[in-house]
Amino acid sequence: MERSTRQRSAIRSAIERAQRPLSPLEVLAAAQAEVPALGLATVYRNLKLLVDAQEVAPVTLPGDSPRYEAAHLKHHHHFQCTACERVYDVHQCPGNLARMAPPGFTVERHELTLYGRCATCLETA
Amino acid sequence: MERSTRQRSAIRSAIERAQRPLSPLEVLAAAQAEVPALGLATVYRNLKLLVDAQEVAPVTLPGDSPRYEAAHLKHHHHFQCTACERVYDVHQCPGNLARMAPPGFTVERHELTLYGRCATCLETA
DNA sequence: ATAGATGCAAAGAGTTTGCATAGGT
DNA sequence: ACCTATGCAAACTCTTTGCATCTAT
Repeated sequence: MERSTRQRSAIRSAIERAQRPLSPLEVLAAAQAEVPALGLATVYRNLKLLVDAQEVAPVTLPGDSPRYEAAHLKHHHHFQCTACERVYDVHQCPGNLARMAPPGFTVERHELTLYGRCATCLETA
Repeated sequence: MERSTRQRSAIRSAIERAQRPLSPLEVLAAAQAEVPALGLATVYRNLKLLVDAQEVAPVTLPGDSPRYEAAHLKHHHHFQCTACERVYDVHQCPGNLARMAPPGFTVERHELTLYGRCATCLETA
């Protein structure tokens, strides 16, 4: 990642602006507002570079392909709407999960995903 | 799912026998011991039917495609060892997670995965 | 001028579907 | 005999890669 290109800036700022993790296609759509000719392969290549550079963090939800968000956010979890499939950040954390592990195990980190309906989908229904 | 076929029995019993969740390819390999000509498409079709019939439950770990296990196990979570990658069941649950969702959202279910070192790997180290 | 970055299209990997046929009832 | 379930292959989706071209340095 040696050069500063219009495409890379557009991808970076699309992720920065988003209030939630974006899928590669969502990144493409958002960044094309700035660079219409942007290709999906470029999005994938830059996501990989930005993750390696720790500017962007991959969000891996159970059974779903990765989404991407800014890496500077502190510890949080995710909520996925079962209707529209969008993913939202959840800033609370149940904490103290270490004691849930079987005896003799140590817990380093955890992932929690809530599933349900988001406010938008509940209003529409 | 109206008929009882050799293929379906082989798939069902492969999952019943396994001590861990199996990927579609692992199901295929295990069931081909019984029905060598079994095709992967039949595995996918039957996994879908068995999940719908609640005989089999999909196990979705973050960043991994679904695996399948017998459905008779009750609500539980998973612990994945970061050293040996094995997955263990965790029978406790933090509960009361609904209040973590943003206002106006409803929570239907949740998935929790703990990551750390299992007792076996800690002893070896 | 050089070589990294891009866009397109083709190639892979995993999953689903169309269709003719086998086989459970 | 009927019609579900199967096997094969093609189609589909998502992601990666090859290659010619563009462009930041």
